[in-house]
Amino acid sequence: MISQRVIGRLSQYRRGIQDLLAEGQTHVFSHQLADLAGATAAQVRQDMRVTGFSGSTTKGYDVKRLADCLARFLDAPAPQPVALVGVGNLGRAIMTFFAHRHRNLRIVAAFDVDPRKVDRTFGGATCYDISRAEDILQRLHIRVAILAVPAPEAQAVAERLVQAGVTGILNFAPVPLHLGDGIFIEPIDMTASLEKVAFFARGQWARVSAEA
Amino acid sequence: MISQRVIGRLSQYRRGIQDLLAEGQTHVFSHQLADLAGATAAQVRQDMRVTGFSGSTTKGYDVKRLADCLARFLDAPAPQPVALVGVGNLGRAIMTFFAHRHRNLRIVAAFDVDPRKVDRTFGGATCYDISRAEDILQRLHIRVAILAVPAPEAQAVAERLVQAGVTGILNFAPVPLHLGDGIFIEPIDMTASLEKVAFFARGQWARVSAEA
DNA sequence: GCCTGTGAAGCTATTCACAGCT
DNA sequence: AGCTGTGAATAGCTTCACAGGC
Repeated sequence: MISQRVIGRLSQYRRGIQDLLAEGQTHVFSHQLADLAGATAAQVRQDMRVTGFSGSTTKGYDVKRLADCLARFLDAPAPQPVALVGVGNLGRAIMTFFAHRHRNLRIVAAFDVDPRKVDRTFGGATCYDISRAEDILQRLHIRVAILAVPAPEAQAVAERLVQAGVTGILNFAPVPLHLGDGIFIEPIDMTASLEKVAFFARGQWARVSAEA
Repeated sequence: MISQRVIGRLSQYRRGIQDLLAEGQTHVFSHQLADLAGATAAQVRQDMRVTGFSGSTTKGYDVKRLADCLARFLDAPAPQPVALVGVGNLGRAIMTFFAHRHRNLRIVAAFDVDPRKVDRTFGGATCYDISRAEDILQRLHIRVAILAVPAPEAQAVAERLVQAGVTGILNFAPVPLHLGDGIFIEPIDMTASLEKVAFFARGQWARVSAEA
Protein backbone atom coordinates (compact mmCIF):
# COMPACT_ATOMS: atom_id res chain seq x y z
CA MET A 1 0.00 0.00 0.00
CA ILE A 2 1.42 3.30 -1.05
CA SER A 3 0.79 6.46 0.90
CA GLN A 4 -1.76 9.05 -0.15
CA ARG A 5 0.51 11.84 0.96
CA VAL A 6 3.24 10.68 -1.37
CA ILE A 7 0.94 10.53 -4.36
CA GLY A 8 -0.29 14.04 -3.65
CA ARG A 9 3.25 15.35 -3.54
CA LEU A 10 4.32 13.51 -6.65
CA SER A 11 1.49 15.25 -8.41
CA GLN A 12 2.80 18.56 -7.14
CA TYR A 13 6.35 17.82 -8.19
CA ARG A 14 5.08 17.08 -11.63
CA ARG A 15 3.28 20.37 -11.83
CA GLY A 16 6.28 22.16 -10.46
CA ILE A 17 8.52 20.95 -13.22
CA GLN A 18 6.14 21.84 -16.05
CA ASP A 19 7.54 25.35 -16.10
CA LEU A 20 11.11 24.11 -15.94
CA LEU A 21 10.43 21.82 -18.87
CA ALA A 22 8.98 24.69 -20.85
CA GLU A 23 11.96 26.89 -20.06
CA GLY A 24 14.25 24.11 -21.17
CA GLN A 25 15.95 23.76 -17.81
CA THR A 26 17.51 20.32 -17.80
CA HIS A 27 18.12 19.59 -14.12
CA VAL A 28 16.71 20.32 -10.65
CA PHE A 29 18.05 19.80 -7.18
CA SER A 30 15.92 18.33 -4.46
CA HIS A 31 15.72 21.62 -2.59
CA GLN A 32 14.45 23.40 -5.70
CA LEU A 33 11.81 20.76 -6.23
CA ALA A 34 10.91 21.15 -2.59
CA ASP A 35 10.30 24.87 -3.07
CA LEU A 36 8.18 24.23 -6.12
CA ALA A 37 5.96 21.83 -4.23
CA GLY A 38 6.00 23.26 -0.73
CA ALA A 39 7.96 20.40 0.76
CA THR A 40 11.45 19.85 2.13
CA ALA A 41 14.51 18.53 0.36
CA ALA A 42 14.62 15.45 2.54
CA GLN A 43 11.02 14.73 1.74
CA VAL A 44 11.63 15.04 -1.97
CA ARG A 45 14.45 12.56 -1.77
CA GLN A 46 12.35 10.20 0.28
CA ASP A 47 9.50 10.47 -2.21
CA MET A 48 11.82 9.81 -5.10
CA ARG A 49 12.73 6.62 -3.40
CA VAL A 50 9.16 5.43 -3.79
CA THR A 51 9.20 6.00 -7.51
CA GLY A 52 12.59 4.40 -7.91
CA PHE A 53 13.85 7.46 -9.72
CA SER A 54 17.36 8.59 -9.02
CA GLY A 55 19.32 11.69 -9.84
CA SER A 56 22.90 12.62 -10.34
CA THR A 57 24.95 13.83 -7.42
CA THR A 58 26.29 16.80 -9.26
CA LYS A 59 23.41 18.06 -11.35
CA GLY A 60 20.38 16.82 -9.44
CA TYR A 61 17.43 15.23 -11.19
CA ASP A 62 17.07 15.18 -14.95
CA VAL A 63 13.88 17.15 -15.55
CA LYS A 64 12.80 15.41 -18.69
CA ARG A 65 13.28 11.93 -17.33
CA LEU A 66 11.68 12.86 -14.04
CA ALA A 67 8.61 14.07 -15.89
CA ASP A 68 8.45 10.78 -17.75
CA CYS A 69 8.87 8.82 -14.58
CA LEU A 70 6.15 10.70 -12.75
CA ALA A 71 3.81 10.35 -15.69
CA ARG A 72 4.41 6.63 -15.82
CA PHE A 73 3.83 6.44 -12.13
CA LEU A 74 0.79 8.66 -11.73
CA ASP A 75 -1.06 8.26 -15.00
CA ALA A 76 -2.98 5.31 -16.24
CA PRO A 77 -1.75 3.75 -19.48
CA ALA A 78 -4.81 5.18 -21.21
CA PRO A 79 -6.53 8.50 -20.41
CA GLN A 80 -9.03 8.20 -17.58
CA PRO A 81 -12.48 9.64 -18.16
CA VAL A 82 -14.10 11.52 -15.29
CA ALA A 83 -17.72 12.27 -14.51
CA LEU A 84 -19.08 15.19 -12.55
CA VAL A 85 -22.34 15.05 -10.68
CA GLY A 86 -24.13 18.21 -9.63
CA VAL A 87 -23.92 21.04 -12.12
CA GLY A 88 -24.58 23.90 -9.72
CA ASN A 89 -22.39 26.95 -9.34
CA LEU A 90 -19.61 24.93 -7.85
CA GLY A 91 -19.94 22.07 -10.30
CA ARG A 92 -19.77 24.39 -13.30
CA ALA A 93 -16.74 26.17 -11.88
CA ILE A 94 -15.02 22.84 -11.39
CA MET A 95 -15.82 21.85 -14.94
CA THR A 96 -14.27 24.96 -16.40
CA PHE A 97 -11.38 24.66 -13.98
CA PHE A 98 -10.48 21.22 -15.26
CA ALA A 99 -11.32 21.87 -18.89
CA HIS A 100 -8.27 21.50 -21.13
CA ARG A 101 -5.99 21.13 -18.21
CA HIS A 102 -5.07 17.50 -18.34
CA ARG A 103 -4.01 15.14 -20.99
CA ASN A 104 -4.95 12.13 -18.94
CA LEU A 105 -7.93 13.24 -16.93
CA ARG A 106 -10.91 14.70 -18.73
CA ILE A 107 -14.42 15.35 -17.54
CA VAL A 108 -16.39 13.63 -20.25
CA ALA A 109 -19.87 13.74 -18.79
CA ALA A 110 -21.87 15.65 -16.22
CA PHE A 111 -25.13 14.82 -14.51
CA ASP A 112 -27.85 16.85 -12.85
CA VAL A 113 -31.50 16.64 -12.00
CA ASP A 114 -32.35 20.13 -13.26
CA PRO A 115 -33.95 19.88 -16.73
CA ARG A 116 -32.65 23.35 -17.58
CA LYS A 117 -29.09 22.07 -17.39
CA VAL A 118 -29.63 18.79 -19.17
CA ASP A 119 -28.35 18.64 -22.76
CA ARG A 120 -26.27 21.78 -22.35
CA THR A 121 -22.49 21.63 -22.38
CA PHE A 122 -20.20 23.14 -19.77
CA GLY A 123 -16.46 23.38 -20.22
CA GLY A 124 -16.65 20.91 -23.07
CA ALA A 125 -18.75 18.22 -21.40
CA THR A 126 -22.42 17.52 -21.88
CA CYS A 127 -24.83 17.43 -18.98
CA TYR A 128 -27.18 14.45 -18.88
CA ASP A 129 -30.13 13.68 -16.72
CA ILE A 130 -29.04 11.85 -13.63
CA SER A 131 -31.29 8.94 -14.52
CA ARG A 132 -28.93 8.08 -17.33
CA ALA A 133 -25.92 7.92 -15.05
CA GLU A 134 -25.65 4.15 -14.71
CA ASP A 135 -25.94 3.67 -18.43
CA ILE A 136 -23.40 6.29 -19.42
CA LEU A 137 -20.90 5.58 -16.67
CA GLN A 138 -20.79 1.95 -17.61
CA ARG A 139 -20.62 2.56 -21.33
CA LEU A 140 -17.71 4.99 -20.96
CA HIS A 141 -15.99 2.86 -18.32
CA ILE A 142 -15.83 5.77 -15.92
CA ARG A 143 -14.26 4.95 -12.58
CA VAL A 144 -13.55 8.46 -11.33
CA ALA A 145 -16.26 10.91 -10.29
CA ILE A 146 -16.46 14.38 -8.83
CA LEU A 147 -19.35 14.90 -6.48
CA ALA A 148 -20.70 18.43 -6.20
CA VAL A 149 -24.27 17.88 -5.13
CA PRO A 150 -25.98 19.33 -2.04
CA ALA A 151 -25.11 17.59 1.19
CA PRO A 152 -28.43 15.80 1.71
CA GLU A 153 -28.16 13.99 -1.61
CA ALA A 154 -24.48 13.16 -1.50
CA GLN A 155 -24.65 9.75 0.15
CA ALA A 156 -27.40 8.39 -2.07
CA VAL A 157 -25.78 9.69 -5.25
CA ALA A 158 -22.43 8.29 -4.23
CA GLU A 159 -23.95 4.87 -3.74
CA ARG A 160 -25.43 4.98 -7.21
CA LEU A 161 -22.06 5.93 -8.65
CA VAL A 162 -20.39 3.02 -6.93
CA GLN A 163 -23.10 0.69 -8.22
CA ALA A 164 -22.28 1.91 -11.71
CA GLY A 165 -18.61 1.07 -11.35
CA VAL A 166 -17.05 4.18 -9.88
CA THR A 167 -14.15 3.39 -7.55
CA GLY A 168 -12.83 6.86 -6.74
CA ILE A 169 -14.71 9.99 -5.70
CA LEU A 170 -13.60 13.56 -5.23
CA ASN A 171 -16.21 14.72 -2.76
CA PHE A 172 -17.05 18.40 -2.49
CA ALA A 173 -20.20 17.78 -0.51
CA PRO A 174 -19.75 18.74 3.12
CA VAL A 175 -20.62 15.33 4.51
CA PRO A 176 -18.49 12.24 4.90
CA LEU A 177 -19.41 9.41 2.57
CA HIS A 178 -19.80 5.89 3.85
CA LEU A 179 -18.97 3.47 1.09
CA GLY A 180 -17.49 0.03 0.96
CA ASP A 181 -13.84 -0.89 1.07
CA GLY A 182 -11.96 -0.47 -2.13
CA ILE A 183 -13.68 2.81 -2.91
CA PHE A 184 -11.30 5.72 -2.59
CA ILE A 185 -12.75 8.98 -1.34
CA GLU A 186 -10.96 12.29 -1.28
CA PRO A 187 -12.99 14.90 0.57
CA ILE A 188 -12.59 18.59 -0.13
CA ASP A 189 -14.31 20.34 2.72
CA MET A 190 -14.16 24.02 1.93
CA THR A 191 -16.18 25.03 4.95
CA ALA A 192 -13.99 23.22 7.43
CA SER A 193 -10.90 24.52 5.67
CA LEU A 194 -12.10 28.09 5.90
CA GLU A 195 -12.93 27.70 9.56
CA LYS A 196 -9.47 26.32 10.11
CA VAL A 197 -7.93 29.34 8.43
CA ALA A 198 -10.09 31.67 10.46
CA PHE A 199 -9.05 29.93 13.65
CA PHE A 200 -5.35 30.02 13.01
CA ALA A 201 -5.44 33.49 11.48
CA ARG A 202 -6.27 34.68 14.96
CA GLY A 203 -2.98 33.34 16.19
CA GLN A 204 -4.75 31.61 19.05
CA TRP A 205 -2.29 28.82 19.20
CA ALA A 206 -2.66 28.38 22.90
CA ARG A 207 -6.34 28.60 23.57
CA VAL A 208 -8.01 28.30 26.90
CA SER A 209 -10.49 25.54 27.21
CA ALA A 210 -14.10 26.43 26.79
CA GLU A 211 -16.37 25.24 29.59
CA ALA A 212 -16.65 21.75 30.96
CA MET B 1 0.23 24.77 19.74
CA ILE B 2 -2.94 22.97 18.84
CA SER B 3 -3.17 20.56 15.95
CA GLN B 4 -4.66 21.54 12.62
CA ARG B 5 -6.25 18.16 12.22
CA VAL B 6 -8.14 18.57 15.46
CA ILE B 7 -9.52 21.94 14.44
CA GLY B 8 -10.67 20.54 11.14
CA ARG B 9 -12.51 17.72 12.86
CA LEU B 10 -14.07 19.97 15.48
CA SER B 11 -15.49 21.96 12.60
CA GLN B 12 -16.93 18.79 11.16
CA TYR B 13 -18.41 17.71 14.46
CA ARG B 14 -20.10 21.03 14.69
CA ARG B 15 -21.59 20.64 11.26
CA GLY B 16 -22.61 17.12 12.05
CA ILE B 17 -24.68 18.13 15.04
CA GLN B 18 -26.52 20.96 13.29
CA ASP B 19 -29.08 18.47 12.04
CA LEU B 20 -29.39 16.84 15.42
CA LEU B 21 -29.97 20.23 17.00
CA ALA B 22 -32.66 21.01 14.45
CA GLU B 23 -34.33 17.65 15.07
CA GLY B 24 -34.23 18.32 18.76
CA GLN B 25 -32.11 15.30 19.58
CA THR B 26 -30.57 15.99 22.95
CA HIS B 27 -27.63 13.60 23.15
CA VAL B 28 -25.05 11.88 20.94
CA PHE B 29 -22.61 9.09 21.59
CA SER B 30 -19.05 9.30 20.42
CA HIS B 31 -19.54 6.66 17.76
CA GLN B 32 -22.48 8.57 16.31
CA LEU B 33 -20.46 11.75 16.19
CA ALA B 34 -17.70 9.77 14.55
CA ASP B 35 -20.06 8.66 11.78
CA LEU B 36 -21.25 12.19 11.25
CA ALA B 37 -17.73 13.45 10.79
CA GLY B 38 -16.01 10.51 9.19
CA ALA B 39 -13.85 9.75 12.20
CA THR B 40 -13.63 7.03 14.83
CA ALA B 41 -15.15 6.96 18.29
CA ALA B 42 -11.75 6.97 19.95
CA GLN B 43 -10.75 9.99 17.94
CA VAL B 44 -13.87 11.86 18.91
CA ARG B 45 -13.18 11.23 22.56
CA GLN B 46 -9.59 12.29 22.16
CA ASP B 47 -10.65 15.47 20.38
CA MET B 48 -13.16 16.26 23.07
CA ARG B 49 -10.30 16.15 25.48
CA VAL B 50 -8.66 19.17 23.88
CA THR B 51 -11.84 21.19 24.12
CA GLY B 52 -12.28 20.19 27.73
CA PHE B 53 -15.82 19.13 27.03
CA SER B 54 -17.12 16.03 28.71
CA GLY B 55 -20.19 13.91 28.32
CA SER B 56 -22.27 11.62 30.43
CA THR B 57 -21.48 7.95 30.57
CA THR B 58 -25.02 6.90 30.00
CA LYS B 59 -26.37 9.38 27.48
CA GLY B 60 -23.27 10.57 25.67
CA TYR B 61 -22.67 14.21 24.88
CA ASP B 62 -25.29 16.90 25.39
CA VAL B 63 -25.87 18.25 21.90
CA LYS B 64 -26.81 21.75 22.86
CA ARG B 65 -23.91 22.27 25.21
CA LEU B 66 -21.52 20.64 22.78
CA ALA B 67 -22.61 23.09 20.10
CA ASP B 68 -21.97 25.97 22.48
CA CYS B 69 -18.61 24.61 23.44
CA LEU B 70 -17.49 24.15 19.85
CA ALA B 71 -18.70 27.61 18.94
CA ARG B 72 -16.79 29.12 21.80
CA PHE B 73 -13.76 27.18 20.78
CA LEU B 74 -13.81 27.69 17.03
CA ASP B 75 -15.37 31.07 16.56
CA ALA B 76 -13.92 34.44 17.31
CA PRO B 77 -15.80 36.56 19.85
CA ALA B 78 -16.89 38.81 17.01
CA PRO B 79 -17.72 37.71 13.43
CA GLN B 80 -14.63 37.52 11.22
CA PRO B 81 -14.81 39.26 7.86
CA VAL B 82 -13.28 37.45 4.89
CA ALA B 83 -11.97 38.75 1.58
CA LEU B 84 -11.82 36.89 -1.69
CA VAL B 85 -9.31 37.68 -4.39
CA GLY B 86 -9.84 36.54 -7.95
CA VAL B 87 -13.42 36.68 -9.14
CA GLY B 88 -13.14 34.17 -11.96
CA ASN B 89 -15.38 31.16 -12.38
CA LEU B 90 -13.99 29.49 -9.33
CA GLY B 91 -13.98 32.66 -7.24
CA ARG B 92 -17.61 33.39 -8.02
CA ALA B 93 -18.61 29.81 -7.22
CA ILE B 94 -16.84 30.07 -3.89
CA MET B 95 -18.60 33.32 -3.13
CA THR B 96 -22.03 31.86 -3.72
CA PHE B 97 -21.02 28.72 -1.88
CA PHE B 98 -20.21 30.67 1.26
CA ALA B 99 -23.01 33.19 0.94
CA HIS B 100 -25.43 33.01 3.86
CA ARG B 101 -23.77 29.96 5.21
CA HIS B 102 -22.02 31.24 8.27
CA ARG B 103 -22.91 33.45 11.11
CA ASN B 104 -19.30 34.10 11.96
CA LEU B 105 -17.53 34.04 8.63
CA ARG B 106 -18.75 36.27 5.87
CA ILE B 107 -17.11 37.27 2.62
CA VAL B 108 -17.45 41.03 2.82
CA ALA B 109 -15.30 42.10 -0.11
CA ALA B 110 -13.89 40.70 -3.33
CA PHE B 111 -11.09 41.92 -5.54
CA ASP B 112 -10.19 41.50 -9.17
CA VAL B 113 -8.26 43.22 -11.91
CA ASP B 114 -10.96 42.86 -14.53
CA PRO B 115 -12.87 46.17 -14.87
CA ARG B 116 -15.97 44.29 -15.99
CA LYS B 117 -16.22 42.66 -12.59
CA VAL B 118 -15.42 45.71 -10.51
CA ASP B 119 -18.39 47.32 -8.76
CA ARG B 120 -20.62 44.35 -9.35
CA THR B 121 -21.77 42.18 -6.46
CA PHE B 122 -21.51 38.41 -6.26
CA GLY B 123 -23.19 36.38 -3.56
CA GLY B 124 -23.78 39.52 -1.57
CA ALA B 125 -20.27 40.98 -1.66
CA THR B 126 -19.01 43.80 -3.84
CA CYS B 127 -16.02 43.40 -6.12
CA TYR B 128 -13.42 46.15 -5.94
CA ASP B 129 -10.42 46.87 -8.06
CA ILE B 130 -7.40 45.11 -6.66
CA SER B 131 -5.59 48.41 -6.27
CA ARG B 132 -7.90 49.24 -3.41
CA ALA B 133 -7.10 46.05 -1.54
CA GLU B 134 -4.71 47.48 1.02
CA ASP B 135 -7.07 50.30 1.85
CA ILE B 136 -10.17 48.17 2.23
CA LEU B 137 -8.54 45.24 3.98
CA GLN B 138 -7.12 47.51 6.61
CA ARG B 139 -10.26 49.53 7.07
CA LEU B 140 -12.38 46.41 7.57
CA HIS B 141 -9.73 44.70 9.68
CA ILE B 142 -9.74 41.67 7.45
CA ARG B 143 -7.32 38.96 8.47
CA VAL B 144 -8.71 36.04 6.48
CA ALA B 145 -8.52 35.81 2.71
CA ILE B 146 -9.45 33.32 0.03
CA LEU B 147 -7.10 33.28 -2.91
CA ALA B 148 -8.56 32.19 -6.24
CA VAL B 149 -6.29 33.89 -8.74
CA PRO B 150 -4.33 32.21 -11.54
CA ALA B 151 -1.17 30.43 -10.41
CA PRO B 152 1.33 32.93 -11.81
CA GLU B 153 -0.12 35.77 -9.78
CA ALA B 154 -0.73 33.92 -6.55
CA GLN B 155 2.57 34.57 -4.80
CA ALA B 156 2.62 38.31 -5.51
CA VAL B 157 -1.01 38.79 -4.53
CA ALA B 158 -0.51 36.81 -1.35
CA GLU B 159 2.38 39.02 -0.36
CA ARG B 160 0.23 42.09 -0.84
CA LEU B 161 -2.48 40.58 1.32
CA VAL B 162 -0.03 39.86 4.09
CA GLN B 163 1.28 43.40 3.85
CA ALA B 164 -2.25 44.61 4.35
CA GLY B 165 -2.70 42.60 7.54
CA VAL B 166 -3.97 39.23 6.38
CA THR B 167 -2.73 36.37 8.56
CA GLY B 168 -4.62 33.40 7.14
CA ILE B 169 -5.11 32.36 3.53
CA LEU B 170 -7.24 29.68 1.95
CA ASN B 171 -5.27 29.07 -1.21
CA PHE B 172 -6.99 27.63 -4.27
CA ALA B 173 -4.14 28.54 -6.59
CA PRO B 174 -2.19 25.46 -7.59
CA VAL B 175 1.15 26.71 -6.31
CA PRO B 176 2.57 26.66 -2.82
CA LEU B 177 2.85 30.07 -1.20
CA HIS B 178 6.01 31.14 0.52
CA LEU B 179 5.15 33.61 3.25
CA GLY B 180 6.62 34.48 6.59
CA ASP B 181 6.07 32.67 9.86
CA GLY B 182 2.84 33.43 11.62
CA ILE B 183 0.88 33.38 8.37
CA PHE B 184 -1.39 30.39 8.18
CA ILE B 185 -1.94 28.85 4.76
CA GLU B 186 -4.44 26.16 3.93
CA PRO B 187 -3.98 24.92 0.39
CA ILE B 188 -6.81 23.37 -1.57
CA ASP B 189 -5.20 21.73 -4.53
CA MET B 190 -8.02 20.38 -6.64
CA THR B 191 -5.74 19.15 -9.38
CA ALA B 192 -3.52 17.12 -7.08
CA SER B 193 -6.61 15.80 -5.31
CA LEU B 194 -8.17 14.66 -8.54
CA GLU B 195 -4.96 12.97 -9.63
CA LYS B 196 -4.88 11.22 -6.30
CA VAL B 197 -8.40 9.95 -6.78
CA ALA B 198 -7.58 8.81 -10.29
CA PHE B 199 -4.54 6.96 -9.02
CA PHE B 200 -6.28 5.13 -6.24
CA ALA B 201 -9.41 4.50 -8.25
CA ARG B 202 -7.27 2.19 -10.32
CA GLY B 203 -6.64 0.09 -7.26
CA GLN B 204 -2.94 0.12 -7.99
CA TRP B 205 -1.98 -0.12 -4.40
CA ALA B 206 1.10 -2.09 -5.09
CA ARG B 207 2.67 -0.51 -8.08
CA VAL B 208 5.85 -1.55 -9.77
CA SER B 209 8.54 1.05 -9.92
CA ALA B 210 8.86 3.00 -13.12
CA GLU B 211 12.37 3.06 -14.55
CA ALA B 212 15.54 4.14 -12.79
C1' DG C 1 31.77 21.97 -1.27
C1' DC C 2 27.47 20.46 -2.19
C1' DC C 3 24.82 17.03 -3.91
C1' DT C 4 22.08 12.29 -3.58
C1' DG C 5 20.65 7.97 -1.24
C1' DT C 6 19.55 5.90 3.05
C1' DG C 7 18.98 3.93 7.63
C1' DA C 8 17.74 5.59 11.95
C1' DA C 9 15.80 8.76 15.02
C1' DG C 10 12.10 11.78 16.23
C1' DC C 11 7.65 13.30 16.12
C1' DT C 12 2.75 13.45 15.44
C1' DA C 13 -1.51 11.25 15.10
C1' DT C 14 -4.43 7.48 15.69
C1' DT C 15 -5.91 3.42 17.92
C1' DC C 16 -6.09 0.27 21.71
C1' DA C 17 -7.48 -1.30 26.14
C1' DC C 18 -9.24 -0.91 30.32
C1' DA C 19 -10.75 1.42 34.76
C1' DG C 20 -14.74 3.61 36.41
C1' DC C 21 -19.48 4.64 36.14
C1' DT C 22 -24.46 4.19 35.65
C1' DA D 1 -24.17 -4.15 28.83
C1' DG D 2 -22.42 -0.15 27.05
C1' DC D 3 -20.72 4.25 27.62
C1' DT D 4 -16.83 7.92 28.68
C1' DG D 5 -12.13 9.29 29.99
C1' DT D 6 -7.39 8.18 29.76
C1' DG D 7 -2.65 6.45 29.67
C1' DA D 8 -0.11 3.41 26.85
C1' DA D 9 0.92 1.35 22.49
C1' DT D 10 1.02 1.49 17.68
C1' DA D 11 1.38 3.19 13.31
C1' DG D 12 2.62 6.62 10.04
C1' DC D 13 5.12 10.45 8.48
C1' DT D 14 8.95 13.69 8.50
C1' DT D 15 13.41 15.05 9.56
C1' DC D 16 18.10 14.13 10.69
C1' DA D 17 22.70 12.79 9.81
C1' DC D 18 26.04 10.90 7.41
C1' DA D 19 28.36 7.76 3.89
C1' DG D 20 29.57 7.98 -0.83
C1' DG D 21 30.42 10.46 -5.11
C1' DC D 22 31.65 14.14 -8.27
